[in-house]
Amino acid sequence: MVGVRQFNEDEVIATALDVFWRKGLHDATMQDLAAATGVQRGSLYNAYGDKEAIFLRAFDQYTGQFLEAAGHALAHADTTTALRNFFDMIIVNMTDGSPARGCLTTRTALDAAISSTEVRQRVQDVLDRLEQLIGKTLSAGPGRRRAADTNRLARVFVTFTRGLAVMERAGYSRKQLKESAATFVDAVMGA
Amino acid sequence: MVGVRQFNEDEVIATALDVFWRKGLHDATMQDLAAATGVQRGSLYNAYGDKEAIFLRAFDQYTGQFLEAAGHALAHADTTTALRNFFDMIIVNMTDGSPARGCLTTRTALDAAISSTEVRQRVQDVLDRLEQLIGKTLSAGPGRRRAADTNRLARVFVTFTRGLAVMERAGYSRKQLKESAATFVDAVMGA
DNA sequence: ACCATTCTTGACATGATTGTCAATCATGAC
DNA sequence: GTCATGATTGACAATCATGTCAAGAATGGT
Repeated sequence: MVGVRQFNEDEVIATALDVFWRKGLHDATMQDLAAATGVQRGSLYNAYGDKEAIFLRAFDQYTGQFLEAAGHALAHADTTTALRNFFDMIIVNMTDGSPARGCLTTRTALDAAISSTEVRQRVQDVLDRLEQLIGKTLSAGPGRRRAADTNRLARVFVTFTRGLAVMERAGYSRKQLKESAATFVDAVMGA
Repeated sequence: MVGVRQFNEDEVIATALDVFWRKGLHDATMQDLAAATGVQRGSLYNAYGDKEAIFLRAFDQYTGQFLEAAGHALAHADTTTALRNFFDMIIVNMTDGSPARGCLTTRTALDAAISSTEVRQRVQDVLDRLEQLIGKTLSAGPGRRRAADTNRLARVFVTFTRGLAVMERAGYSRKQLKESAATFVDAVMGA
């Protein structure tokens, strides 16, 4: 190598993720990314092409972390406990920081200005994979459910997590979100 | 009156609502509003002050329609039927148009760039009132629930409607959303 | 008819953001 | 040490959006 990149790519992407998480793909500017990473705008363009390319990398990092944490939380023998762990995890995830950063996936899904197929695809991928994780947990439980019913129920759980993300944005506190999640789990799994 | 306004305010607000619904508060520009309404940008500024003022009027019109439709759908003797009607209504509401417009309340809640207290307050108001409507329906049913439990459950329903709105944005079809809603109602109310 | 009032219109100033580019700089290979 | 390579930098052009304003137009009251 001759012309050597002056910055650590992983660090830059991690920092970019933080910026995107706080501001969203649309509202985060290259200026913001440059300021946060300490890398000049021009260098970012040179290294990645455009903002969306940076976002895709950051988002991949995010979903990797998120799905791993989800899998971890769901890894409990008792299905109901697993689900409670899971909801605890995602609620902490979205109410963390000050001000809270919310859920990046949900924010991205709602960003109307994003027509990019790539981005949309990634959002669908996360939701899909999350549905599969939850489905696995549900079917591992005391099973008197048909496979199709399990799948449908898994999607209901995913949908509810999205609802929590919106409620967080609307101003509900971590405590309120946890209460709703608990009520939901009890109602669905049978209190 | 001497200098007479050249446009019908109700029509302008209705058209503005359509624009905001399709593009969101942030992405809809005064240019868009001017083009859609046929009223010059300058006239809009003169009449309303700024974009947010127009949005607030349009949003009030929207929530009025929405809550009325919700109340109507929920007005059924059988609680489960009422809830199914309600979900049918909101799903049609958010998947209507081509491309579908989604849920304006949810989009607005997620719009990070909006720090305006006024707008945030309206979003909370809609969700609050919706929660009350659903709470009334739940408590009207065969009641062996404590009031606190009813309130909690009503919020779970509201949260789920928000989840549906996100799923719609993520690309799920009307049919898929209806299936999820049906599964949800069955699971919570006891299939 | 006249006039005061208010709306309308197009132009303007401003600021933000994107993306490009040529000049410069640093470095590792030889 | 020289040099080719590729990163860095700051400037630049092009859009796009907001909000303001002065001049012009239309109208109802007198």
